[in-house]
Amino acid sequence: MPIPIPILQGLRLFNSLPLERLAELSQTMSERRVERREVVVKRGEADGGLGFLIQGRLQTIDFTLDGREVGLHFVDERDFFGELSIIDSKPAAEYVIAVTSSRIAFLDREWARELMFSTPKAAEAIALRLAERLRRATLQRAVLALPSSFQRVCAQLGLLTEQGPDGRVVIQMPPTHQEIAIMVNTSRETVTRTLQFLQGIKVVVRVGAQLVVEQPNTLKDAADGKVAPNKS
Amino acid sequence: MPIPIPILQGLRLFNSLPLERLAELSQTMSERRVERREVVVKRGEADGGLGFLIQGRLQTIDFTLDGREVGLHFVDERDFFGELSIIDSKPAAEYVIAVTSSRIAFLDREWARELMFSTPKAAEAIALRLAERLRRATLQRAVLALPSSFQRVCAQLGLLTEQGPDGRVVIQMPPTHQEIAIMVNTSRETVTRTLQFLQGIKVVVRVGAQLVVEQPNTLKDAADGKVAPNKS
DNA sequence: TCGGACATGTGCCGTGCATCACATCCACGC
DNA sequence: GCGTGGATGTGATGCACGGCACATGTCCGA
Repeated sequence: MPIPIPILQGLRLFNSLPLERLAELSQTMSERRVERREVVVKRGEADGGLGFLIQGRLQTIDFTLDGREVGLHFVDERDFFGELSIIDSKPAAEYVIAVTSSRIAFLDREWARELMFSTPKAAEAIALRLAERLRRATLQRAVLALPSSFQRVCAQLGLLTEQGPDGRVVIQMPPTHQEIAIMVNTSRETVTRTLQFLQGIKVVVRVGAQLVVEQPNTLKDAADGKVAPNKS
Repeated sequence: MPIPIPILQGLRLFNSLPLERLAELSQTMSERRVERREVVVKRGEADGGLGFLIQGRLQTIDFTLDGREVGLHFVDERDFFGELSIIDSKPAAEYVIAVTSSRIAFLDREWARELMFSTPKAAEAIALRLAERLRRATLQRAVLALPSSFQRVCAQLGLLTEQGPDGRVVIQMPPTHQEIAIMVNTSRETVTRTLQFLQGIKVVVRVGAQLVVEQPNTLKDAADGKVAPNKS
């Protein structure tokens, strides 16, 4: 069954399209529901379409030669994924898995190509999007270069924060320790210990389902190595 | 002084442009020579143009919060750099430095934007290029996740290889140990020791200015942890 | 209300490798 | 030739943290 048009309108890539175009596209798409941990896209898969996350949260991951899991980035609601294969017609470079049960939709590659490259405006939007991902990748790379695991975890937390409207610095839907661990090349245990320390000195505080960063500056100092857990 | 048109024709981005267009662009560009270690683009710099490497070799690098150098990627001859700022009009995300003395040229941002987005074909080429960089970044990320420094160095060597026409697997213009070290988050000494080991068992051999990989499969096994330097 | 699966917390142990400190070695200019 | 700066090679040392083992906590569905 087609995706309701109001839902399509909420998605990044569609919000400036004329209504009749949406109606057309809506007919070709259908919704799929996935459970937590379910694999949405496998690496190496060819001719998958362009994916849209209607609700929930996904994570792209990869594996090293020796089977270690690597966290790449999160796909948040209303965002799309799988652009790379559409653009260069090569197999998927990453796995996409669901971190919460999610609702997703796919658009055929031909339709997607047309959508992305038929107008200069759309093409520019796509380029913008890719540029943003590259910039994030660079930031992430700098985090990985930090010498101690403790610093990397702190820096990663910094990247995950969002500025709330009330000025509070917050991490919505905090990832599990394991999920953080694979993003910063460390062990789950070290993440646990680091968070333990940060909560001990009230730099971060759990409030229900979200993690509030009470002292963003101290967090930055910790990432910089200026604050470290003394043996005490 | 303008860049000679034959040189422009050799550059990736220009090789399909009509002659009169090249002539036009040629007038707006001029060459600059840089020495080894010279900084070509600083991070944070706004409104730099689109750069082209006519001859030599560049490397993009970044620094962590605590001042550690991070190797991002190499720019090889005939390639361009600095696209990101052109696309999203944000300051440069990385430093670009010369690893050998090089000849480069810049194209104004307005001209570059027009070049990149005036035709759907060009826009698609740009998207392709960005996609390629993202894929490389993902590969690089997987290398960084390998547990031991030794494995990371081997894996990085694998990424640096090119297939010669005679079937030999070769690394042209091998980077210095230091340059490799900052790409794989390790110390220069560890790179030295790893190469020492690999040369000892004849997996790689220095031949003049290039590094020949005699046993690509063994190198892969080493990256995978299946071959390691025993204490002996 | 209970149980089971998964997330989190914590101690301990061994070691890989960053770091320091030097000793060559090489390329290049003069 | 000779000198200088950078690249490379190598040993010794200390400690951070990955890995294991296990305890506790928490969420959710039946």
